[in-house]
Amino acid sequence: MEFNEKQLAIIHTAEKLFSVTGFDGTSVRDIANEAGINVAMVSYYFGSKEKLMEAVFEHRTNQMRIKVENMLQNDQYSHLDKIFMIIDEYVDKFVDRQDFHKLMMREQFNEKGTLITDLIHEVKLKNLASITKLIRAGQKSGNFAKNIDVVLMMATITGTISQIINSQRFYRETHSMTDLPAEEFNKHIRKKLSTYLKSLFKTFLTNEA
Amino acid sequence: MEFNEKQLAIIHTAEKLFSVTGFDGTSVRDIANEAGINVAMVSYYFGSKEKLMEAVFEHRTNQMRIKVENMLQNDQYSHLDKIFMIIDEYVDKFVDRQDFHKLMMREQFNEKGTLITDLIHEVKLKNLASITKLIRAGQKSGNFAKNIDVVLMMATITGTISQIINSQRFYRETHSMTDLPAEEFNKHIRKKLSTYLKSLFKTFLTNEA
Amino acid sequence: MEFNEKQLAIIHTAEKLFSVTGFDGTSVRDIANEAGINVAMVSYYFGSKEKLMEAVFEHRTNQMRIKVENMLQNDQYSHLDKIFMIIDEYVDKFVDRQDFHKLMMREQFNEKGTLITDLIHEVKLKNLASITKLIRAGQKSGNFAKNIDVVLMMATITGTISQIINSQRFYRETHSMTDLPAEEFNKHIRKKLSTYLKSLFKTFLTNEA
Amino acid sequence: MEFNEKQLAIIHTAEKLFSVTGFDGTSVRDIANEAGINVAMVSYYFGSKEKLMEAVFEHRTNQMRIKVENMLQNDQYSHLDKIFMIIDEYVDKFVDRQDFHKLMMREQFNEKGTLITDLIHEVKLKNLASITKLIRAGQKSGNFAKNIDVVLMMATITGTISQIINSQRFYRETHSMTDLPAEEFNKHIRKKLSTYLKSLFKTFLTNEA
DNA sequence: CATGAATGAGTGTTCATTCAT
DNA sequence: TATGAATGAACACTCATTCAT
Repeated sequence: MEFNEKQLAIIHTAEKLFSVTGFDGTSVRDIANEAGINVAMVSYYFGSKEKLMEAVFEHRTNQMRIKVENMLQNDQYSHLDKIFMIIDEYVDKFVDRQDFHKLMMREQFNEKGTLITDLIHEVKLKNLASITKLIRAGQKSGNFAKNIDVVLMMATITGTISQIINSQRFYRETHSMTDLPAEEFNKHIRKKLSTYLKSLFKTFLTNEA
Repeated sequence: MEFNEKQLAIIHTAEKLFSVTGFDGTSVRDIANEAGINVAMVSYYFGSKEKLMEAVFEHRTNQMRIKVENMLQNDQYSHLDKIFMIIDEYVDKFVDRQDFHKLMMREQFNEKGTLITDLIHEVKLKNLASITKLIRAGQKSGNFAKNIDVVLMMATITGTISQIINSQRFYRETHSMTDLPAEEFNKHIRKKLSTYLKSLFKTFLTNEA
Repeated sequence: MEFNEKQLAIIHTAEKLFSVTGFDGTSVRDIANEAGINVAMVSYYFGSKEKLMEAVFEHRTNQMRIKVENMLQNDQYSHLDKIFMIIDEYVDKFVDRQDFHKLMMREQFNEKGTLITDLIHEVKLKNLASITKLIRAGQKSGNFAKNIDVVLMMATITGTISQIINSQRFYRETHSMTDLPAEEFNKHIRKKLSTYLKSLFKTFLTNEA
Repeated sequence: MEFNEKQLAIIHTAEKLFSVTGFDGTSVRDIANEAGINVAMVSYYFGSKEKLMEAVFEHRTNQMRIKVENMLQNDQYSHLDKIFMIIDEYVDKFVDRQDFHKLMMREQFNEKGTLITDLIHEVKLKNLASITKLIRAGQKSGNFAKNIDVVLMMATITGTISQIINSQRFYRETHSMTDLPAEEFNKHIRKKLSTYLKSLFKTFLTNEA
């Protein structure tokens, strides 16, 4: 699906507003005003508000999928290093696209199987498959412990990052970073999360339970 | 604040619907219909939809706070055991009050400081203080590693549980539990999360980083 | 119609609130709160909000009627003096019962023939008859000019007083009396209106047009 | 502020209904039905019911202000003639825009300083200044009596006209004009009020008190 | 005799969407 | 292709009133 410039402007605005005020809390007029376009454009371009939401996800879907294809076959890295690279990729994705990931976390909670939840589901399944493959390889080679539930692992990685990024205020206040500019905070938290998650999983994966 | 039977019925219905469709996505009429009461009752009893939301939180606030007071002074348990007990308490709270915790996770994402976000914030601060105290004690006695960021730990515990419980569908499908009755699933996931998180933090806390 | 103490309390509160915020702008709850009684009491005692309004008018109806019966037969006073006494009575009534008269002026504007407009109409007719009788007598004795429209005269008397009393702010501000206590202002305006209206009608009534 | 045709239709309908049933007594739905438009149009065009009210006043504001600028400098007319012209202007305004002036009289009674009461206040102040200027000139040239309170004069002019026009039923019934068509009644009352008020003030202004 | 609880109808307003141009 | 105008449905909330006690 290709989007023209105006459509992209709408998508980006919607992504931001949806993440801040939620889908129901954001009116089409809000989006139109913020994007500097006519209200009717949303229906005109996307058909409906809901379809716009789907477009937002469609547009960012690639960024949800961790890229491991090349990595997996590269013998240059140890299995643990590859896990670390995956962690970094998750951290980077969340930090770089905070709006979208907040939105995704929110939508993920919706139970009824909408197109969006299906989309999220699908990507998670793919990511799960990639990581599982890697974990199994590590186990086979004796580097990783047995009995690792990769779904739980993924939950920890995304859950931890999401908690920190999306309710950032708590982290900032408890670390005296209330007024730290976004850019500097992002730099800091990227490093912090990366180090923490790696250390967390290093011992977990490599030690016998 | 004491609530009568009818008020509690409204609060429980609201808690459920808010958790499923979100605050903005749930209309007062939805709540009234589901609870079998007149629309006007919400305003009558709580003043407004927002006040009802606050009542939901007020009613469940205790369940957000982990109880560690007695535990901390009990010399019967090791520091690690105490951490394990905290993990179990978090797991139990989330599993027992899934609706409320989903709701809380949702609200936590709202940036603007409403009464509710403040309430959540406050409880998190108290929980943080309790856990920090315990961690520091463990470090002092040489059982725990240094350089532990308790805020990150909390994020991992709540984030992991939240991910699993709130987007349950993914876990169930990947574990062939699609149609498992709620009760049995809860029993299973309680054990699973408890074991996993304990094993995750055991190695992390006790090993040198 | 007799009213008990509680009913009178409601009537007086209603009179005040209706005069300030209008009939539609005043809720039964407002009246109940202000009067310190239960909301249901209004319906209980008066049947409905509208009936309460009627009770307010019923209760004050006597005060709308100018009393001229004795005066007319008293030969001690000149015809003009009697007119002056009528003017003073109007002024006194309006100043003493500002709330009620503001309310009456408001209701008078309603076109559809409610019980209240009928009541006002009736009193005005009686007052008109009394004054007409006096004017005719004055004309017969040669003291008053011919061609006097008594309805216009009444309109001038009540209209002038109403304008001054009911949009008091304008008079006060243009006469540097913004913060003058009500009691002092009433004393002042009573004298002022009395003198003015007498002087206005003296020349008008006695001179040939 | 310019209003398009549809906006004017709404304003005129609102003016009429507000004057008959009052602001609080008129629902936006009433206006929409009467004007043959959708309920949402009121908010769409004016923002709110209250803003619509303001628009009504804004639209008619000019008609509240008596125009005396040119007149005052014209030496062709005597001071009394000029007063007479002012009287005629007030009579004409009230007769021509009965709905609006009834509405204005109603609003004038509201105590709290809304935008509208402020607007009325302001116009009254301007009118007062114009008339005062004229009266003072007449006094200086010896034509008018001293000690004339112009505020009271204005109250008499507007109060008298308002009483007659706004509770028209009383005048019509006492003058056997119950079923006289509006147009003919207006013609009659215009003449009547004009003659009456002129005669009333002629003697009052020119005689020594 | 008095009232707290409850309700259906109605309030002003906002909404996503449609449509003529 | 793009939009201002318009709309019906839904929104949270308030209302006067009723009724069981």
